[in-house]
Amino acid sequence: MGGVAWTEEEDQLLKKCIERYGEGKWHRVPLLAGLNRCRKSCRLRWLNYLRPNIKRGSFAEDEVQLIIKLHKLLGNKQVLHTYTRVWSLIAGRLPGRTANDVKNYWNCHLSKKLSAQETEEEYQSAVMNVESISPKPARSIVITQDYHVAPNSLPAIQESSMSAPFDFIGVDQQGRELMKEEIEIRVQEPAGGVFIGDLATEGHQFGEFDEVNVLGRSDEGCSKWDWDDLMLDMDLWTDLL
DNA sequence: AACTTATCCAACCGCCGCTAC
DNA sequence: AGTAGCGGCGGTTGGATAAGT
Repeated sequence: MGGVAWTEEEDQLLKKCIERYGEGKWHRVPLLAGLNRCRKSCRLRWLNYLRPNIKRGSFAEDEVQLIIKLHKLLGNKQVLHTYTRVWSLIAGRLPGRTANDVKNYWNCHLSKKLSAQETEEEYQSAVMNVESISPKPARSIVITQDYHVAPNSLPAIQESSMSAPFDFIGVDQQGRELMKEEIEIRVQEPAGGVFIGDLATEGHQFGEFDEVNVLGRSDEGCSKWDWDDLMLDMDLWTDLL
């Protein structure tokens, strides 16, 4: 294992401690339970292994599909600014599954599978491009670096003769097309928050449904992560998928 | 049967945001 | 305003086990 494995005796001590004192106050758990483990180990052991109703075994097909969809939605860390909880959010949609389970499954199975798929698609796409090369270079777009200085202004877009065109993945409020790189940068702007990755491609703007709840904070100072509201938003998101 | 390689997953680590003081 | 302590997270590690040779 990655560290010292928990014994059956330790599990029982931890379980009894949690049943008696409840979850939380993890810094006191090692003392109360009489365990020679740190607070983090105790918490992790409980959440990932000892907690009731934890589902074991392989993931069902519908679970896998949901993981893929939600990861596509949330996978870009910049989408939720710095307050990202991708795996726990996904796990929250999968009853009985822990964030660690989902993360491990993604790392072991899906990331390789999907990257292989993407590589294959890119290869096929490249073959198609080569086969359809015209004598005249394709027109494409170059973004200048201006937007780093002026976050709310649109970058200057120039035509160029580069042979590898960018793909547009969204449009802004004025209906102007945006490229992936630009969207990521604009999402990073604290007050900007105009677009949210893939949602932009679905035609939804970040502010259309409560930006405060999704980000977990606002300019007015929402300082507490409101889980219930987030789950409500997740329901809305799921409906969009 | 013995050895090597690949896969799985529990556990650890470092970092971050929040809260209380 | 600064800071220490805490809970919580994602990324990574490495031992156990399965599969392959």
